[in-house]
Amino acid sequence: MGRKPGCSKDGLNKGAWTPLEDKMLMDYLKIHGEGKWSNIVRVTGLKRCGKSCRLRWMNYLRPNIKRGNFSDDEEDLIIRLHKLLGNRWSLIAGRLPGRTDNEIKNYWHTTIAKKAQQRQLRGQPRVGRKQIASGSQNGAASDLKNQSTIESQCTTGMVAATTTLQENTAQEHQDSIAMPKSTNGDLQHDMPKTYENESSSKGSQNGAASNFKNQSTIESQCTTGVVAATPTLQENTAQEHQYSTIAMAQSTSSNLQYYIPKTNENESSSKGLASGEDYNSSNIMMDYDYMEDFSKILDSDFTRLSDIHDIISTDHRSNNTIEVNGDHPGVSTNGCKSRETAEFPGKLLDSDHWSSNKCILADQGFDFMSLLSFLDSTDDEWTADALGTKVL
DNA sequence: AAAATGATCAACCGCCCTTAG
DNA sequence: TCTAAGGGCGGTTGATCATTT
Repeated sequence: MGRKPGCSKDGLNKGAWTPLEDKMLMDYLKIHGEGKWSNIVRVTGLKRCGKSCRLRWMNYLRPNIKRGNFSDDEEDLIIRLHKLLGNRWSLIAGRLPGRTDNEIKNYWHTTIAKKAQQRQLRGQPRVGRKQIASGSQNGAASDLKNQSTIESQCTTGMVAATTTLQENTAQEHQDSIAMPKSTNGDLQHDMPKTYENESSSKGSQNGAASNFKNQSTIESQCTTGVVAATPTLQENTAQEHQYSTIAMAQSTSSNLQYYIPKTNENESSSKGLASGEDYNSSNIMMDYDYMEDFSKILDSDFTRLSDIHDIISTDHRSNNTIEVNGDHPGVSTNGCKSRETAEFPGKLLDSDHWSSNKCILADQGFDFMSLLSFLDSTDDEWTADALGTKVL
């Protein structure tokens, strides 16, 4: 299959964008919206290939793009998500409102990797935390893999996403969140740094960066095998919640749980908290070793996670279930009964396996599905699910 | 003050997947 | 079923700015 080179047409501009080019692109997008990037050249006469236009839009011209330094919370989230997802920058970016994959990628390769390297050279792992020898499960080559100093501690497989939104005004939160996709394009935006706002483009946290008050963390606790999403949403209005990126359902399902296969009970139980260490959920991160299988799951195509459900169901049928919070029902594989009422969203019903039986345990597959949607969905999809605005 | 070096990040490259004809 | 085009993504480059010597 032949493939046309992306942007090799003669006569097309390359390099930094000019204000005029940006204006032409935005004028086009105001009218036509995103997509059909290759039409831009034809319609506007802009001498840029479609790919270049898309990149410019996605990384700089889009509304709500956050500029300025990464906060500690953001950095922490990047590290944790990278541990889970590897170099899947677009996925990681999807969990950081206003940040682009390119920006996160650059940040990783510069700041975080540098810190990791320095820490490794010093040979000083952070107190109370286990240094991880290998980073990403991603097959993609990365010399950062073995430099990862992402802390690891626990032993369980419990991943909790805790969002604490405190004392944010509605406007603050609005600024700090990913807004729903706009089709017609409200193209108000911070000017790109390339040619404007130079004075504020470096160093200081201009604009929305300081508004990142969602102290979103993905925390991990040990020993069970439950992935829990526990939101702490304080003093926020419903409107704020609506766009909260990582915030999980607040009231309807306050403790979402995701069952994951337990590979080796002894192994799992042997990785408890180090003696004498405080158990502080805010300080505990995911156990990378234990999470190996889980990371493989995340490294795979999310739509093929029915395999995982097979494992889970098998465990239940054999009474060898990962049981968390003590309450799990028996499993019937014949249709939907009692608690087996949840359905996967249609996008995960591709496989024959699921199409034959859309019923899953309400407190298993659904919750596991919630993790998938957390990692794979757009912000508005996820928050809609979490808020119960979509029937599941 | 100038050169060398380092850091940052916007943009490009090339591969892959999906979709339409 | 095949092919070409569109679009998305991760890796890499190179220009620019900051810092050090």
